[in-house]
Amino acid sequence: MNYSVLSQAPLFRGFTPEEIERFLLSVKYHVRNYKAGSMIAQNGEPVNSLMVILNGVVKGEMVDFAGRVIKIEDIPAPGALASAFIFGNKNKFPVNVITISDTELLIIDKPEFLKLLKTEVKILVNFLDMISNRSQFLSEKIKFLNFKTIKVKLAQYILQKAGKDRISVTFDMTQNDLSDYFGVARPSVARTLGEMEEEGFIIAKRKNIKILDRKGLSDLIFD
Amino acid sequence: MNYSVLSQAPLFRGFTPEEIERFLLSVKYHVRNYKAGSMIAQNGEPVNSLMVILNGVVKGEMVDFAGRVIKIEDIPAPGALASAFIFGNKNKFPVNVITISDTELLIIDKPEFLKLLKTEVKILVNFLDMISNRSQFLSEKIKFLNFKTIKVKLAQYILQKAGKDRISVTFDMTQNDLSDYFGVARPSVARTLGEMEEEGFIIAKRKNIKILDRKGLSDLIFD
DNA sequence: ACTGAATTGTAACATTTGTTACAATGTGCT
DNA sequence: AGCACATTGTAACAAATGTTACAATTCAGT
Repeated sequence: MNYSVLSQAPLFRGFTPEEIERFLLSVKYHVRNYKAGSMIAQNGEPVNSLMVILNGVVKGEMVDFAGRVIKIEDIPAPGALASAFIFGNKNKFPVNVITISDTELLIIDKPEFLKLLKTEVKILVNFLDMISNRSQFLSEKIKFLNFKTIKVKLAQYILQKAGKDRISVTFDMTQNDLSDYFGVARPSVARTLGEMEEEGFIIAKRKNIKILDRKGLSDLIFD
Repeated sequence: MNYSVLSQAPLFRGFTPEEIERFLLSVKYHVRNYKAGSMIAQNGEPVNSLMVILNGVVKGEMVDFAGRVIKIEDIPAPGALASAFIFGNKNKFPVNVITISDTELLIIDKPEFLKLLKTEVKILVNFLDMISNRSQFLSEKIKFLNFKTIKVKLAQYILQKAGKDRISVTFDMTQNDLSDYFGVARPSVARTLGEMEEEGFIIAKRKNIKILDRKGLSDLIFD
């Protein structure tokens, strides 16, 4: 077990690998391995353990009734899975969880995890922070998904990626992934990028975006 | 102070009014009153206290850059405000919070609240449940907002309101509120209800919906 | 019952996005 | 270099939703 990885995990923030090792001696847990592309959990399955990614990257995606997919997020090690669904009333996965790369999970069943929370206040506070952050992420996501045309989503995405200074941006997703992320159709992304280029806001060459009119872009968002 | 109201609050679930009174003696708090329609907090304002509604109803709504509004939810007493934003990294209101009726709030500042959480494990677990439920609500909301046409949203809304048996449903919102809730335009709601009537799924007379074809409605959702 | 305001129904038209299909370009491998 | 495959660009058309405007109906208060 790699305790130094765990000391980077939000749940164990502020603890040394030695302390974490001690914690894990006092609770039952197990470790499980998944190949890239396998499904760790399906939408609706019960959540009855804490799962921390020791190694690898997973993604969460929603599937609607017509089979369309929206990627919600990627979670790399040492993040936790479905931490906001261990407590509360509906202990079910809200998404499909699929490994992107080969993945190793630390699994602590709920009763054991509760013991840990009771004995270590600092872990409890860390956990509070984690699920609060989760809500905050979702809240942000709702804002992103709900409002706004594709053009505005792209403008926001580009500006956010560009930060204060950068004049050019490289997408780290394909248009296909982007369209999943936005919950729109792939050609719509391409078309919209084309329009934004025509309108002089950017120059778009595949994944490379050069920002020509930063003010114009933010006006798109704020009008 | 009405301790029996507080004993209904999720945070104090499982405690008697007497116990709650004792807790509140040990922390600093204050109570504040708002008239109906006043804004308790604005999107982006810092969250630095726990706020429990003692009396009244508030709503949270998001405003996009074009000024359009989406109602996120109503919170009646004895719910809590922004509980998922007390901890975590971004302690800011994600929505505007506006009173629907005259409202009375119990306010406990964060450091005092932390003391309370540390001393009473049961309150802490209650709080964990609350913010977990919050995530779960948002997760559901995302599913609702993100996928689906207006017709499917309405079908889902109607069926959910109808439960297992009811053959007729009465909306408790105006079409205008509904359109806010769905994040769509009001005439689109009316049009879609009209279409659903034409297609024989329902009979819609203003707020009164009679379900004619339950299976058809759920097929809409699940196709 | 009357009146003004709110709610609902409806229509015409504009805009956005989806769908499908295919061509063009890039990428990785041998 | 050449080939298979993924990615991107684009176009034509369909579907969904928005926008605006106005009429019909209901509601609340007098």
